[in-house]
Amino acid sequence: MEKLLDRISDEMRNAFEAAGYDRELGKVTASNRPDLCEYQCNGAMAGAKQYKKAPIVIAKDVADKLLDSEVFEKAEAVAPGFLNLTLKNEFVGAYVKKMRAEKKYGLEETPSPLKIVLDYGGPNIAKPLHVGHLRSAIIGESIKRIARYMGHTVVGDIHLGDWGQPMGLVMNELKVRDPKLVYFDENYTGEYPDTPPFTVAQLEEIYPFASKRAKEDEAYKADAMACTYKLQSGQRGYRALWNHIINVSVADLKKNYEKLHVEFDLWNGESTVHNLIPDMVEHMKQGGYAYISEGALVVDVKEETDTKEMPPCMILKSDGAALYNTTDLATIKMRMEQEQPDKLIYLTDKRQELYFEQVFRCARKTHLVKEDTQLQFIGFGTMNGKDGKPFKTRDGGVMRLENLIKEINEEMLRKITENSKKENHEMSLEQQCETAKIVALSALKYGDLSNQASKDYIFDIDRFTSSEGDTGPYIMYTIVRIKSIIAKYAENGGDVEAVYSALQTPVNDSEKQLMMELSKYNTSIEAAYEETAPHKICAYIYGLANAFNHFYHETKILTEEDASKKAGWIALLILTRDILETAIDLLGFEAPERM
RNA sequence: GCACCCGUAGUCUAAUGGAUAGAACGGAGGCCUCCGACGCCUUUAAUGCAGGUUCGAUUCCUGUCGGGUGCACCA
Repeated sequence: MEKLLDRISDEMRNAFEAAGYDRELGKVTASNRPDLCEYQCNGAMAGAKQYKKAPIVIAKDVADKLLDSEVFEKAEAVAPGFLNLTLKNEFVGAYVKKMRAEKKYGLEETPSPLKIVLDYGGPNIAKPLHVGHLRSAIIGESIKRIARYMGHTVVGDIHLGDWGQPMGLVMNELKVRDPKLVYFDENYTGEYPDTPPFTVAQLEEIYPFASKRAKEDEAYKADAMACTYKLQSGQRGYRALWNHIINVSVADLKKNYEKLHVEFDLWNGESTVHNLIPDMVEHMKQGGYAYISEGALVVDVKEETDTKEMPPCMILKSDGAALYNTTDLATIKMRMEQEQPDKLIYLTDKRQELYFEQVFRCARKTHLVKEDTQLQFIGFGTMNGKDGKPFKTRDGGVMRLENLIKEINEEMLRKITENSKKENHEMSLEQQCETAKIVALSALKYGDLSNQASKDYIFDIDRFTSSEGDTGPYIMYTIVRIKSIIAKYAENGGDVEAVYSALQTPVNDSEKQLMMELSKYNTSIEAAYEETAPHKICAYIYGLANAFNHFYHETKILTEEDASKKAGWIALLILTRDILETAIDLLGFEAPERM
């Protein structure tokens, strides 16, 4: 379905042409001044030079051609040369009615669907998730959903940190604590036990402990490195133990990501590609790309146009060991072979931007990817506390994600309980808890996603859980309110299904405003995809929620005596609800029935 | 030291080169005999500084000040 803006731009272009000007000048944009008009066109000013005429003269010429327009109620030339546009009610009503009939409310899926691999999440095995992992999960999930909705095929890969030094540290500490474990007996040839010799809680305690000790104790560190080596070189017992670590840790990670409604298609990690590394390194040497510099194997990725420093991309450390770059490059190789993607997207902290630039250039130079494979890095900013510094717990430690979620759930429950007493929407305690979880997730995700991903933002639990202002709970409240009205309509014998076709020409201004917000749906979602900017969806639904609440206050819906008018409004409410719920699904959360 | 990113009301945040810079919170003041007041309405207040390009700059360029980040064997 043609976008509203394109439709009215067409109308405007025709008018420019009819008045004897270049039709390309007729581009219409949303109004910057809603108090003056609904849409605007600045083409007259852009064309002033070309036609050596005052902009206002051109604008007037064009406006004259629009007197009988079926689209514009009013097209007014205003100094210095703006065309202020007001749409016809019939036109807006018809557009919205057509949206209702379309599968995705008028959004066109992409004409050229891509296969995309999205790398996000990036947790480390044996380390608890902390707030640093939150943004990657939330933003990545949303980007994935938006791209899919646009018609692309997206494979989300969590890319676990499961192969490096931390593994050796954990295994070594397990060995120190219980050297008799069968995994460490190199002469053992039997089957290893099915049950792991530790719990998640123990695992999470062991890693920081071992990490700390390794920094103080050289011999201990050397033992840990030896463990890493034994694992990577394939010793049975170490592999078996490592499998336990992975299984226990992944089960726990899945549980936590589930709470966030974050779902990965692939649970690959660094370990998945370790056996691809030798061949890849050989390829880089054979191709003449890699050379030894200061003892390490590197590939130059500097380009002449660089204004910034671009250190070479390191492939192997001087001791011959693999590093982050190595596994990332090998992962690219694997993804190209297994998924044949058109595009690879990496979502990490923005501090890794230079690093990924190196990796991308290296991948291109060494032909790990095809010429036309797109490589995109999306860097997100830090989540800060109220003091503007990276988010910490009260005593200054790293906040575990689990605890953060617990805190926000509790705060939300407190607010809901309070309100349940005040209003007549009483719920059982169990219902309140369930609702609190749903609304808390919206608070958390909306609070994050409503900011531009690349910027740092302040995590403020009080603000995010408040239903006042531009927040998740406000959106939730609006949806719940709509649902409540629709339910009452049905209770009083209204046929909610039959009402779909009842959408009408708007009869008052706030109804028209609401419809115009609705009609921006396809444009907004598409822009959010093009710019990988979930915050644009937040801005859209916030505007829509506002338009609805405004409409609601001006219009007595259920007491309306004219049945067809009432049905038209209910149909409008249903469409608003559907669009809001579709949009929040793209952000990765959902609305409750009541709150 | 070099490079990159960011400076918008008291706070938080938006704006493909377009009008009087848009919201939110906070402050001030209104609206429930009426569909959910977790709402709505009114009001208050901002582009770090100095130049330049342009008919027109928060946006592009230069300089400057402030903040953040990065600069090969960590990930």
